[in-house]
Amino acid sequence: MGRPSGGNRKEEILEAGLEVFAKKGYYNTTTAHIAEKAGISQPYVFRFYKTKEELFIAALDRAFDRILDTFKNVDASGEQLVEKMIDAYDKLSELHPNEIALQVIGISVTESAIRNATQKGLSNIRSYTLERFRDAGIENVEREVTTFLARGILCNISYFVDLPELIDTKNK
Amino acid sequence: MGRPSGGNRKEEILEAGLEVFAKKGYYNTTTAHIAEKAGISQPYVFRFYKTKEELFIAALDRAFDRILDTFKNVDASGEQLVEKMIDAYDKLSELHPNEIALQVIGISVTESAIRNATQKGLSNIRSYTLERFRDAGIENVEREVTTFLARGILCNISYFVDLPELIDTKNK
DNA sequence: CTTTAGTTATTGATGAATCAATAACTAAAG
DNA sequence: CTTTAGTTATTGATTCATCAATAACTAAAG
Repeated sequence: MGRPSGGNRKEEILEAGLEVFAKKGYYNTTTAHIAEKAGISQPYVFRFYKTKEELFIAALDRAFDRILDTFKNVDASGEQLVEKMIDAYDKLSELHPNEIALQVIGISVTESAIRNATQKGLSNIRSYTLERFRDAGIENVEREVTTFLARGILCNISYFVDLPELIDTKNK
Repeated sequence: MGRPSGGNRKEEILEAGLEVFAKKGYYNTTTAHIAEKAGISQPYVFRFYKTKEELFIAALDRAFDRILDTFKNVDASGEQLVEKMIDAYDKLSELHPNEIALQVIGISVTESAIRNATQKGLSNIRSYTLERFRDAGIENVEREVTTFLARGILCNISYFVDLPELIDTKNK
């Protein structure tokens, strides 16, 4: 046919991929599923992303980038920092649940390029958090950062596997 | 051909499955890989486990059962409980790393029977931990249990994605 | 304006590979 | 011979990825 597009096809595909990957996981998502969600044909996906893997990594990068940006936009110091960061993450999770799911999925994908992206993403988040906690003068930084990240990831998992009992109730 | 076995084939297959699944993940593991590891032919696997999924669930159940057993064998009260439980888990992780990996893998497998097994496994661990913490008279139980589980899972992830920097160094 | 040449957007068809699962068979033990 | 333990051969389904064809648009030429 012709050119019904108009918008940014590449972006549309990324968005579609994000949705489908988040729901079905990496391996159970076919390029046909993504194409369908994006309203295009399956082979056309490959005009924009050389491989399914490349598309997944693009989506995963977006997820990690947004977390980092969210933390960077937290403007608080000292005592309030941790609380504000948790609030920011909670808001992000509500606004972009698919990106949260993608993080969880990335962890157990064994393809090496994806593994690398996951390592880099997690590593960056830890580094940045450590820096902020340190600057805020928090005691016992390393341990506090680990606990902070651990609780965050457990939240993601609790959401992804649909097991809300996994986290304590009065945690907003 | 004949009957080279002698031992418990079903158990051997489970063990082989545990190893291969832990290393390659659920979807990248083929029944041929498992068969090879177990030293038998690919179709023979199906004599003992109706489906690949059934075999994975058997392996996953074993992993969760062992964690629960490990915690049940922790004999400590009050102040020492948490410390002892962490020690026990550390030991378990060293002794059965494949089972730790399997836990992580189970989380992002979307097949519903596997999802159910994962939910049940995590849920049981939380319930039991909660009970123990409560009996030990720990303050703010819910929150402490969440943190305990969160840190444990982050350890698993850190091991599985090979990113040791993810956890604080002087932990163990 | 209106051809015409060229480009961009998109699809249908399909190849090659992989895999779980089944069926049919064989050989040893008792 | 018949049960047990195991194999080889095979299949049907799926899926990523390629490619040739085509529809729709743009811009230059007359």
